[in-house]
Amino acid sequence: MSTRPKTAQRREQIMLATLDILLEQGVENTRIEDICLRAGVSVGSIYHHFGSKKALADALYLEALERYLKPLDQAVSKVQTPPEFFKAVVSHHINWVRDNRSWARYMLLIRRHDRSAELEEKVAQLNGQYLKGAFDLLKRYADGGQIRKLPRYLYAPMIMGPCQELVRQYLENRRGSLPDDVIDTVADVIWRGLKS
Amino acid sequence: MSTRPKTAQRREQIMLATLDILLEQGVENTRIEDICLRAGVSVGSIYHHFGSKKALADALYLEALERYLKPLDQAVSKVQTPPEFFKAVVSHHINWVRDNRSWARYMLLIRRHDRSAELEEKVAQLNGQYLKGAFDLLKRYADGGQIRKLPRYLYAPMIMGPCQELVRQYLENRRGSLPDDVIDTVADVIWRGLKS
DNA sequence: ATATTTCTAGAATAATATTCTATTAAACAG
DNA sequence: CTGTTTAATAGAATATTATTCTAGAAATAT
Repeated sequence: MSTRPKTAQRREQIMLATLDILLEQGVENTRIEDICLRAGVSVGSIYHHFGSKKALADALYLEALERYLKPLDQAVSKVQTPPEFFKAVVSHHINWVRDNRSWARYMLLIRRHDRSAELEEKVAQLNGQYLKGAFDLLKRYADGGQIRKLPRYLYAPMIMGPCQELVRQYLENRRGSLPDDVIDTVADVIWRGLKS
Repeated sequence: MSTRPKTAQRREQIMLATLDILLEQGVENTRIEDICLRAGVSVGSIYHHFGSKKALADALYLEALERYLKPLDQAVSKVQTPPEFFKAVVSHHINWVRDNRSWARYMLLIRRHDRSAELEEKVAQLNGQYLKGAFDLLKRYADGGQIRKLPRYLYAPMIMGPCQELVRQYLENRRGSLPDDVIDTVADVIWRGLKS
């Protein structure tokens, strides 16, 4: 990692241009040269900073993931009761997608596309780091009898699954907008499903 | 569409080999030549039948989708009550993924990867055709007060979202297996969440 | 000020998708 | 059957695109 300020700038300049153009044209239809044109940068520079087209796409994914996870962790840390917890998670998810449409669309676009082992590892690391608080809280609720006790691996699907699927529709079918009250509705359905 | 039996055979031979190798190596890392080698077929032949690498990947996706949707529609058509409905859907989803691991993995792999307009249209057509029965049933339940009345676009996320997320974990993290009772658990959580 | 490292540009190369041409096999008409 | 037409195959030729390489410019350190 360089310490030069210009370096970080250049990386960001390239990443943002790439985000834009990948969303416009799709991954397959975007050539390195297209990125150069859009970013106003030479091939050499891109390869110097990222090493390959795929590594660039990966860097973009990690950036998006961290931008999503960091505030989620914060939101969860302020929560007391289970209904508040579900509301906080759903609310963060939906609002984040609304406020970060490009990053969110990119995460969907790229999601399962040939992830390398290195990427997998970094993703797991970030998830572990930022989701620990949420899982601890769920365990406490379950132990305290406030929510149903389920196998640990079922919580994420039951809570995040609906959110994921909803924003997928929103982002893909360009449904005009998500009304604010879906947040309460979704959180409430999840809460009813999981309360003991 | 040719009427020759050999043609269908060849297409299938190419498609199955492609499915295999794409899952093994990922889309980006698989060259047309790799497919030729695996399928025992020449480049010319592949291009004759499919036209491009992307069109081949698309054909594979549509095949998978139809294999998934057809039995789902059948399962739903036999259902009476809401709890039965949720059970039928969850059960089909999870069992189908278990029994069609490769197709399921492929659907995840390729899911959002640069879908062309033509593909989108065919996907929408298939979804409409096979999911109509399920949506009609949900509407009937909602009108009859048996389940909560939600905006139509929320039903799929609340029901399929958890299933999707669960099998995604299963297929990616190669969790050993999904115990049979998760089906009942998941269906029950969904039912509790949605009952009125 | 000079040396060293990082960064940039763009041409050269390598990898890969696609097209083209010739040939072979299958369906069909008489 | 036999000639004719259409579909399918193979593999070489071409085109496209990712990646590497080389030389030099800019930034930083000594």
